[in-house]
Amino acid sequence: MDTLYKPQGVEQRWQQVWEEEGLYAADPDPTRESWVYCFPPPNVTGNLHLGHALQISLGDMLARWKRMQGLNVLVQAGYDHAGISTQNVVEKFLESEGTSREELGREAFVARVWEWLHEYGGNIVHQFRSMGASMDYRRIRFTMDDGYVRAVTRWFVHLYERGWIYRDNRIINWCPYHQTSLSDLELEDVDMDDALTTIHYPLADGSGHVAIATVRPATILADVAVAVHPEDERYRDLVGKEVIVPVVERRVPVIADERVEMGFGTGALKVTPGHDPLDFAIGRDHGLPELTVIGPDGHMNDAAGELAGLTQDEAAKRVLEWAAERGQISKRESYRHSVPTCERCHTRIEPLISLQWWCRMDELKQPAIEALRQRKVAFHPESQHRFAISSLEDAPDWNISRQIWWGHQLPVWYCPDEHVNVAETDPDICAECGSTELRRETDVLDTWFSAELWPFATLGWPDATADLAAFYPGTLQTTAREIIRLWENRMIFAGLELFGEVPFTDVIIHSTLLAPDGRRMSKSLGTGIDPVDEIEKQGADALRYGLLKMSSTQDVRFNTQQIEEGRKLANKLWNASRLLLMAGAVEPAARPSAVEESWILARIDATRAELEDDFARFDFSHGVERLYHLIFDDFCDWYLEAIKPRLAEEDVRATALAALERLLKLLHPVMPHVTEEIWTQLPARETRLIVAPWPEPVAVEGDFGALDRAQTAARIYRRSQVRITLDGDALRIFEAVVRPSADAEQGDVEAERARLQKEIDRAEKMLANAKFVANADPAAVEGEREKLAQYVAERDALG
RNA sequence: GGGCGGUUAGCUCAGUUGGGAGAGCACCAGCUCGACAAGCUGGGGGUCACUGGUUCGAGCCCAGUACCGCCCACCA
Repeated sequence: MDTLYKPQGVEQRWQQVWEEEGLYAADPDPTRESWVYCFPPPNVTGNLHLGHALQISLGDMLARWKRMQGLNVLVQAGYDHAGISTQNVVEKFLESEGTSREELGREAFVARVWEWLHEYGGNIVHQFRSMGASMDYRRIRFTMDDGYVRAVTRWFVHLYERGWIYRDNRIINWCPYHQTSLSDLELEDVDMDDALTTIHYPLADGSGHVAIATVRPATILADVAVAVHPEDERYRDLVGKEVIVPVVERRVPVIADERVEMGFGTGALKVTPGHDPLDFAIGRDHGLPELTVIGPDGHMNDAAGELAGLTQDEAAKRVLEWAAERGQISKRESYRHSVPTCERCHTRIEPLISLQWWCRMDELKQPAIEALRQRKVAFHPESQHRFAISSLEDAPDWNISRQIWWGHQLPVWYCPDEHVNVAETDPDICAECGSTELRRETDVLDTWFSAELWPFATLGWPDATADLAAFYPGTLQTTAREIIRLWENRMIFAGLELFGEVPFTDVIIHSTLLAPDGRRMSKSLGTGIDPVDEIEKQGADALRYGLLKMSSTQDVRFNTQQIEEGRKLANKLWNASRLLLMAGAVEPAARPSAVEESWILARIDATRAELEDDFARFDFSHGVERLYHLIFDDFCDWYLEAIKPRLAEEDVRATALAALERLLKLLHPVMPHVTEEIWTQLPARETRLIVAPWPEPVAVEGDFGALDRAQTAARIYRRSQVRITLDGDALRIFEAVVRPSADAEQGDVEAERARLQKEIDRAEKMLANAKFVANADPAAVEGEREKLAQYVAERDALG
């Protein structure tokens, strides 16, 4: 009879039972230590992708392990409102309905986003359930919940009162499509072909010209200087003179600044503070005017005079024609370079000067840097810890305002005289002039400004709740490398600023899963793989196993082989339990009566200790590999085969079930469903496995030398054949195997003898090496001596 | 340009203090004995990217080269 473990119905049933019985629930409990894993809140419009699945696999594995160890485990789940991203999704939806954001107006649009979310959003939490994620589903939070809005407001006001939030006209990344500013971290660089044109700027004194290379001729209209490197001898004499900007024929100075790259183009840079970040910085340092000729729509603005209203391409053409007519173009070449684009819509970013809200970072980040240096938070692996520190050190002031409609509106009000009022609740009058005509700031906050409050806003902050007392600070974070600067670092400084404590102690930076062909996984490349497909095909347990196995390196090509391996493991264990249960169920109890029974208990014990070490070091792939070999090789292939002849004995079955019970516990964090399913079928199981205690060591004593020798002998004499020919108890089998049997083939023995002789030669050579004996670790030398003795003994035993 | 990581069996990857090249899958052969749409047992298969160096000894340490990937900065 063929039997295949079918995870589909089983997994769903257990997910439901665990949740309904409240086994995922975490409530404040002063008698137990808390252990908290905040799952990064995914975009509310999203679906589960492999990165999420991987994070669940490792975070939930640790959570289940800690729960079995008796800790009060909270796995916090929820959604992020994901400002621009969500606005995008809903706008596309509106487009398909023949309407648009602009047509609806702000208020109606935001209402539609909420409607849309109620109907289509939130799918991902259902998918979390299908992975067996042991989240406390009662506590699902959304970053736009009423309570969360209060938290964001409180945080903004707090920072403002500290003097760390300010409003300033500075150059920002402007997305002409979304009509909003973006932080540097929301950009994506794309290689593009441009034309690099060299244009002559005549010297005002008529003594010649300066040649300047540009890819954006339209911005010439906003040039306010020409800059050269102070050590560039070609231009040394020109510094301090004036040149005439083409088209607008404005006289501007030649200045020296070491940020100019001597090797690029002609070595002379046209300075356009209004439309380039580097030029902006140079301009501010040299006190230059900031002219703007491009508007928020990406077209030329009124300041562009005759060119107003034109696209940049059209304007560029006109500028080049102007210069060509006067013989001021010396070179035009094609040029491939990377340009920043909006990561959401891939529109080319327009650097513009704009009045925005900023968060000052210098003081805010210092305690976080210090905490990281002291390893109050540890990033794993170590290389990412260094990265986290350096990226905090380098963090510039943060543009936190966005000109979109979906998000947390800034708690800022202006009176007709533009006095700024910042308050937690809507003010009635301007604090400065008493005006009652207040209008609220229309900008919303960067999504990450609210996300950084996640570890405590989910627990009720700003109220002093029992949850907050019990579960803050938390324990674990899992994340992808590129999120460290966006989120983890910010949660750390927010937590330190508000509580004086870091929000978690460990951050696991998980591997990046690549498509099977080694390319980055993405929907647009068609290389995306849906984890839900794998759950349906092979089961959540198999997926968890496979992903943990793949989690060891920084980048790994996703492959279904390792998931298949997990499926086989579940099936194997399922069938092993059937063997024992069909032989007759008895109360599990370790009563070893033969050496292999002591041996398997000792093996499980040893593996248990190694596993704890693996898990504690977040070495998941070795942990699951260990479990695989323990179950397949040791338990099934050796132990169960050995006791088959004695399965009629009650003690034998009781011991085997006791061993199985321990295996189930060890495997449960990795493969929760199949283990719980088998556990339930064992006699007299009153607790669920999910909350069963993690096994204590049993410290089995025994001399397992006979088994080791049997393994060696089995290599020579094909142990399965030996087993078949023998009856009686397993101990006799092993003894029999150790002795060469009559039907052993001479060739096999010779091959083994040759193998041993090679080992002996190697060991003898090393021990004859005086430098080795003198310099090597004494333990290593002694180890070699022991190995030599063992090999010699084995060779001699062959006769 | 800066940072991080990779290059080991046909494939995907292990290899934790330098001291006998490994796993899973795939492939070949035998077995099928009380669970296993399979299972068990055995087997073939590797110049550990390359070049130098340190060492009694290097997949592992050092220097460099090549290729691949990711992150960041950006030379207008």
